[in-house]
Parts: sequence; structure tokens; C-alpha cells
Amino acid sequence: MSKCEQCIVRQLSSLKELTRDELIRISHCKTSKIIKRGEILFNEGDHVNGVFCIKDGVCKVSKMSENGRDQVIKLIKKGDLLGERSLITGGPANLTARALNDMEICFIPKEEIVRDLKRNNNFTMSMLKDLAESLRNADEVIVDMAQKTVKQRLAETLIHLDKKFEKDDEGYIDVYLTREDIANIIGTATESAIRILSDFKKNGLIDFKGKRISILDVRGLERIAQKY
Amino acid sequence: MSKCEQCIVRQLSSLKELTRDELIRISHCKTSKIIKRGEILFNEGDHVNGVFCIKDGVCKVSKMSENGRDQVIKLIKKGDLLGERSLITGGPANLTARALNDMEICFIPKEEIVRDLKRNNNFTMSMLKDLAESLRNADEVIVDMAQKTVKQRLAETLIHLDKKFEKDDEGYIDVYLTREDIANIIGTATESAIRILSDFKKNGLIDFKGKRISILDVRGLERIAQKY
DNA sequence: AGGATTCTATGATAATTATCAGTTTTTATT
DNA sequence: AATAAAAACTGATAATTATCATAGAATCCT
Repeated sequence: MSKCEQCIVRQLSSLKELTRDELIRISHCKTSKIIKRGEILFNEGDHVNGVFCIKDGVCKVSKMSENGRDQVIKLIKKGDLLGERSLITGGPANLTARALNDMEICFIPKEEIVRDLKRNNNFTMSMLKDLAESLRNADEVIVDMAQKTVKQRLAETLIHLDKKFEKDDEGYIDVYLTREDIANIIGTATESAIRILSDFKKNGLIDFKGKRISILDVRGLERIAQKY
Repeated sequence: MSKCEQCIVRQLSSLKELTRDELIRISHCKTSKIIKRGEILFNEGDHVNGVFCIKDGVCKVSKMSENGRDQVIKLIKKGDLLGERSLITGGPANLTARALNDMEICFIPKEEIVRDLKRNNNFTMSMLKDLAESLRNADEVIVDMAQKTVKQRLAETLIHLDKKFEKDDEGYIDVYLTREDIANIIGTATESAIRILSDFKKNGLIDFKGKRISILDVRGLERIAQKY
């Protein structure tokens, strides 16, 4: 059983507020798991009963819209926590999480987290800050979705991906999304996403080889994302 | 100075978790104010330094998009808290709040709330639950914005307004939004909102006299909101 | 390695939505 | 009550985006 103390997730998430004792207790009740690409961590409607610590890999978190299309709400990567919200609200998950590549995760049972939330106010406060931050971010997404064109939203998304993920030696962003995934992030038809990507490539803003995308001109993308 | 104990805001918000002593302290440092229709409670970028308790009236909370259009993120009414998030994240407000009618509010200074958050874990937990709930709600808005047509979003919005606000004797929803406000909630052009409203009226789904709107056929609106 | 399947791409067309221009109606102000 | 200003409305047109059809390319699977 690996120690929680040195874990990347602990360093980057609210778990950093846990005391040594709390951490040891969690070390003992957590379970580690490998999730293969394409596998589901949890489905909309599931009772998750705990939180996931993402030690490696990436997953997409999405929600099915009432007219049958999947909307990707966020991407979760190494160092992130996943599932805190359903834990706090208590109900079933409102989102579905699916691995985009092989993942290494730990699962901490709900009771342990709830217990710490009740007793360790620093932990609760840190969680509160995280959620407030997420909410601020969600506001921005809402504005973009409501007010920007598909092209603007795609430019925005590419900038975000570039910021969020590492690059390989050749400068390609280290996350592999299908064109459909990309379309489901920005809320458009797959064909539209494909066309705009080709357009961006033709204009030297990005380059791609299949799913490997690299950003060549961030400024140019920013200009598109901002100017109408 | 009115007592916080019987206040509607206290009954409906996380403030219900405050102890009698905490409440008395807040009673003594809060300030009451009347905000006239059209006035700003705070602007994007302002340092708010406290939270607003809405004792009466309605305000819209919006954000300017990068291409110059206003997006209404939420409506805040009697009994709601406003400004907790900026307080928690610490930075300036990311949204603008403007009164839609005359409002009666109390303002509680930041330090008082922060003090209680640090000391009263029930209060913190309640706040955490509220934010988690808001975030779940934001997810839904994102999906709708990304995936639904303007007509679907308008139907959705009308249903929400109907649920959220009281009705007068004639069945009209007790909130007065301009057509532009409505357009800015669903993220469309004012003309488009007007056209669809007229269409809904013609089809017997709603009725309106100027800004006074009543919902005649919730089921019909739901069908539109859901079916593609 | 070969076949099936999924993914990417492109063109043609239809549907949705925005924009512009102008008119009428309502609301606010003196 | 008269006038000015704001809001609501309507039509015409342009721009954006979705859908459908189809084909080639990449990937998966024993």
C-alpha cells in the first residue's frame, strides 16, 4: 500500500489540509485501482460513495443532454480530486466519468472524507474555496457557451488544453481527444469541429497529426476567441 | 435595527446554521439599505467585502462577455444570499448585480462571515453544500447552453421563472424582465427572444401583457425544452 | 495480416439564428 | 398632457451551424 503523504493528489488538492493522523487513517482505508482507457469510473445516477484521487491519466466528465448528445463538462487529470461534489450534496452523481487513457487512481470511502470535513475546518474551508473557484469558472463557461460562436469556443478550448496539459518533445499536447470529444466540449457537431480545426491548421494557428494537436499561435487563437 | 433572528434570509440560507450569539453579533454590525430599481449592488471587478442578504426584491447577476454582450447568470430574490463566493475566493467580484425592482437588503461585512466560517463548522458545511448544489446546477446550464436550441432554452427559462417566482392574482409571474433581459438569460439576440415569445403566445403556451408573463401550458413547454 | 470498425474528412443542403432597418407601442419625464 | 426616450415588434436578409451522404484513413482485434 502506497503512502498518501507523498501523493501528488495530496499536494495539489484540498487533501493537503489533512493532518498526519487523518492521512494515515485514509492510507489504510483507501483502495488503489487501474482504469483502462474507455472504462467508466462512474455513471450519471450512480451512488459513488467516495472520492477518486487521480494519480495518473486523464478522464472526461460529461453529461447527457435531454436531446441525446453528450456534453463534456471538464477534463480531470493527474493530481485532481473527482467526485467531491456528489459526496457533499449526498445524491447520486449527475455526471459520467470515462477514462481517456489508462488511469491510476485511489478511491477513498465517503465516510472517511465526511468525517474529516466535520472535524477539520481547514479541510472544509479548502474544499469551500475549491468549489467557489469552480463556480467562478463555470460562470465563465456559461458566458462563453451562450455568447460565443463555435469558432470562438474552439479557439478558447484549444488555449485551455494548451495551458492544462503537458507537451511532448514535438510540442504536441499530451491528451488525446477524438474530434467528437472536442465537439462535445464546445457543444457543436463533430463535422463543424473538424472543419474549424482544418481551418485553424490551414491558417497556421495549430498543427495536428491525427489526435495529436499542437498550438502554434496562442495569440492568434486568443484574438479569435475574443474578437467578434 | 431589525433582528436577524426572524429574518427570511436567515431561514432560507446557510445563515440558519449560525448560533444565537453569532447572530446577535451580526445583528450589530450589519447595515440595511434600500436599492432602487436599476441601481448596481456591485460591479464586476469590485471588491465587495461582504455579503448581501436579500430581504425583498429581485436582482439580476450578469457577466459581460468578451464580445460585448451581457449574459445573465442568475436571478436573486427574497431570502437569498449574494456575494458569498467572492468572499470565499477572496478576489474581486466576477459578476455584476443590478436591481430589477426596488430592493431591501442587509450587508454583512466580510470579516464577520469569515470569522464564523472559521469557527462554526456547521455553517461552513452548509455553505459547502450550497456551493456544491450551485455547481450541479451550473453543469445543467452549461449542457443546455451548449446543446439546446434557442427555442428550447427559452422554454426552459420560462419553466424556471414559473417555479422560482410567485404569481399574482391573474397568474402572471411576479418578476419583470425586459425582452433584452430574457434574451440575455438564454444567450440570444433580443429579436429572436421576441419572436419566440410571440410564437409561444400564439400557440397558447404562455400569455403576456408587456413584461407580465404567465405560463399557460407547462407540459407543452417541457415538451419543447426536451424534445429535439 | 486482414477484415471490421471507428474516426476523420469533405461537399451539398437545410435549418437556425443574427443583423439591420424601420415602425409602433410603452414608459418616463417635465 | 406633451414630449422624449426606451422597449417591443416585424420583415428582409445574411451569417452561422447542423444535417445528411459519402469516402478515405486510421485503429482495433483475433
